[in-house]
Amino acid sequence: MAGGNRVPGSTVTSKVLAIMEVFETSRRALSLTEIAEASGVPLSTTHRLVGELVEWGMLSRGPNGGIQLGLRLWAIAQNAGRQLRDTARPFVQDLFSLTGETSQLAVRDGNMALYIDRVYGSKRVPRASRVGGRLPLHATAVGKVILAYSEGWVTDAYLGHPLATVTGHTHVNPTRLRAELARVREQGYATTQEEVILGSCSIAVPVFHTGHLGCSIALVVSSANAGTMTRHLPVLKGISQRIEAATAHIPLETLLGSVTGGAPLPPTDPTP
Amino acid sequence: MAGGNRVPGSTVTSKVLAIMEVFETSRRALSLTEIAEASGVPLSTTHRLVGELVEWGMLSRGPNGGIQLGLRLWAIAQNAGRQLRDTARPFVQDLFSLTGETSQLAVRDGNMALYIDRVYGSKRVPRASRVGGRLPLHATAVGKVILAYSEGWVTDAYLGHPLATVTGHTHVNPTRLRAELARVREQGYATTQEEVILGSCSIAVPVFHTGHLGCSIALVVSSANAGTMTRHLPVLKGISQRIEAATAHIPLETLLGSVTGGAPLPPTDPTP
DNA sequence: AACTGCTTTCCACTGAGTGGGAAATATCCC
DNA sequence: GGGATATTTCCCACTCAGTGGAAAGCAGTT
Repeated sequence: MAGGNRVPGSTVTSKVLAIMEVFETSRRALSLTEIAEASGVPLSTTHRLVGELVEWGMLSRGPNGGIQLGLRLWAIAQNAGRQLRDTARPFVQDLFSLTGETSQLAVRDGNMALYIDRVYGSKRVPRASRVGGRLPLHATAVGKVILAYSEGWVTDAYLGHPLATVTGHTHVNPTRLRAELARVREQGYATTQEEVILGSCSIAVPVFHTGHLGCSIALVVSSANAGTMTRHLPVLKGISQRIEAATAHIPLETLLGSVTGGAPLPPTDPTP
Repeated sequence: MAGGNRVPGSTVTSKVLAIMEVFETSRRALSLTEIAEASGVPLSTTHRLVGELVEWGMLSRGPNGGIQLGLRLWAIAQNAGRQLRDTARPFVQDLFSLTGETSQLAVRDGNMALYIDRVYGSKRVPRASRVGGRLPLHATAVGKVILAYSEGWVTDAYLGHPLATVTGHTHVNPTRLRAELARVREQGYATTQEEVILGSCSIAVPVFHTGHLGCSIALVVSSANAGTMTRHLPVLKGISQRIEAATAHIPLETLLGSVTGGAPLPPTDPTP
């Protein structure tokens, strides 16, 4: 019936990517209709494209017809950013073994902290971050470290935008945050207390790479033990140095798949 | 000049997927020309498609112009098969903490063992598997467990095909392998001794789910300690039961993104 | 049986995709 | 520096793959 009612400017690839993009936010399996709606791709087109993606393994159909990300995608994606993950992993593991607390490693991705690795045991601590997840820089300990040690223009640009409130405890006053960042540089570590999720606190130190900030490692502890968090500082510092040594010989850009620290603050509005 | 010299039957999506497929095997960053050659997509088309994929973050350009998988892809893909990974992770971690040996969890993916998770320290053991990687079922301890406890027709189909020799120690005789699998069922565990890589041995036990095999967990130890491997059996069994308990309430198909055990042995030739 | 929500199929029209060729750019070697 | 080589980027006329509204199919629910 209707033929080329296509909207000019849209490529097939862009539609495929729009479909993939839907799964960036949504956890659970989605119906075809939901995907079509969320991606803005017409239903029949979605149907065809999803069909191809499922056949290949990029997506997969669950038992109830729901559509999820496919295992093949996952398996392939493990090759992205392997250098840093594989190199740092044993040390993050060590950090966990020595402290018994949830240990994580994050880098800056735009104006977010991207969690690259995370080692934790069965102890239940309220967890906000997950591997592959992002959180606002100013609300997390790793983020504060990243902001504190980034080049001035990055920090300035970040503080120029309004800062989102995650919990009631999030520090959102730019002036006070700037003072806090100065203190972070002085002390060499950053902390958060229930700023991203109630019940858990965090302490982070920087990991340098050829003189600049490379990434940040942190411990997450339950609020009950927040008072004694700083006793882990020597271990954190030690592990940080071990990671520095292990990554020193690797060119910065090769560590991750992409130049994570590249784009300072993408034009997208940072405030939710 | 030349216009629609397109080969019929090829969709844009299939080309995009062909490009992604290239990165399934290759570790290092690739040049545009290499991608075009490996994927069979004409150079100029590759150029355009890769451009779009890079812009979105599916791929990324390294400092030397080399093209790799992008971090955004990695981050999104972390949502695939989360249920099993997230549920089992603390237990695999426990397994490592209790034994000090590399601990892994694998499922069957077609005729391969797909490694879902892996916890290890700084101790250096020759490693063949990696998270997201696949190895032949008959050469690995997890694979033998999977074969031993799978439904008969799966095992039969697998043994019907010629078995690849990975190292000189790989057991490739179907009759003897069948006997070995019977022994695995009897004893409740499987071992390999340098069958997949020299210098490392492995011991695995099954993890059941609603009466059937769900996945398999294993320890990898250096060949020097192979003799005393079985002393870890009680821990392995214990952790296995903990994982069983933790996953029991989750529908099997939901555990992973895709119905991993679904396709028995895809038509593809299993022998390299 | 009628209603609701979602998936799948159909099909005529057309502009997005195509890919060989060539120009621009980077890399290497003498 | 200069000439040969490899790689990336741009160009553009041709046409078929892609399109998407409409309608049929299917499974629950009332």
